[in-house]
Amino acid sequence: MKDARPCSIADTLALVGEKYSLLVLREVSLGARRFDQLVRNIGAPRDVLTARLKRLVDAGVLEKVEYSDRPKRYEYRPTSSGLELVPVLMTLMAWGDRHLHADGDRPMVIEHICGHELVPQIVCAECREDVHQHDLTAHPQAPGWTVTGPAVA
Amino acid sequence: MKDARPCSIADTLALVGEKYSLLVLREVSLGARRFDQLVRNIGAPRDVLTARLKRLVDAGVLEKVEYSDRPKRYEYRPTSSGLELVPVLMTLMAWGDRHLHADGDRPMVIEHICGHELVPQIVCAECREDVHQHDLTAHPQAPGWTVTGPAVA
DNA sequence: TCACTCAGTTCGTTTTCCAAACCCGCTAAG
DNA sequence: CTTAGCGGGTTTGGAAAACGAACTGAGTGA
Repeated sequence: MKDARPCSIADTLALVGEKYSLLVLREVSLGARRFDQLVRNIGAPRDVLTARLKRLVDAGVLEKVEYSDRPKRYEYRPTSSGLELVPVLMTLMAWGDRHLHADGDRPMVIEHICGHELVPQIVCAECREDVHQHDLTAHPQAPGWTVTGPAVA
Repeated sequence: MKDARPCSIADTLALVGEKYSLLVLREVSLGARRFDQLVRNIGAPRDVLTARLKRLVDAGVLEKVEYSDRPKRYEYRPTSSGLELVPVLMTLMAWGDRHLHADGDRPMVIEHICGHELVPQIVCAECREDVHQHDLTAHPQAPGWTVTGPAVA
């Protein structure tokens, strides 16, 4: 990881790319916010989960909220920046549904308020057209980026 | 990870969620496809990279293509299913740009064919409306899912 | 012959992960 | 008052993964 290219993808993954971190986000987004629930639903070792939660709280992606003193008890909630990671979860889920559950046995379906099952689609916020890889051009802004081949895709 | 909930997010992460895997996909999508380029641009240990490449090839996300016999040399290219992970990279990048480079010093800018900088936005493929967390409802299809709190978000 | 490239492999060490056991403050039951 | 249980962790000791540096091996070019 040293000497790597400067990159927001790498930076984001350095924060939430460790094992279990995004699953923690899945759980807290779905409403499971207590330590023992997280352990059960994710299946992570308790000490590892402790480390991940601390990191996510330090990064401002989660907040630790006391829901009872005597005994002191805490739960973890997504902050607004944490909720902004939900699109990452949706695109990961869509890919898994398409390529790992092609038989249609999807473990979970998300319904959009419009009444349809959510199939997340990425569009350009400006022109609202669907984004296809070959419509993209990469413009490095920092040194270390000598793009060799074609643009994105 | 044992006893965890069935979930396409977890399944996808099991495949491409290890350290460096998504960065490999970034590189091959941008055109850096040779082993030494990947080592340099990603900054990964060579043996780890070897393992990741093997896993991604086995999963059908990359393909290993001979670009020279004598000496035998290979490069790695994204398959169509690999390219379908680009939206994941875009959403990760957008989050990092927003939250980790709020000062505007983005390491890289992607230009959409419409002429604007790409700001990826997720919409419902059906109704084309922007997706907001509170417009989503989770419908577990498999056992192991007793959603406790509110829907997604 | 010597130096160099590329695509890995091997080595010995450090880090991280893991499951199970334990701890602590507290409540509720017997 | 003793014991059982819950929630939210910490501790422990061993197994696995990551790490950087060195090395290999086929081939090129000077």
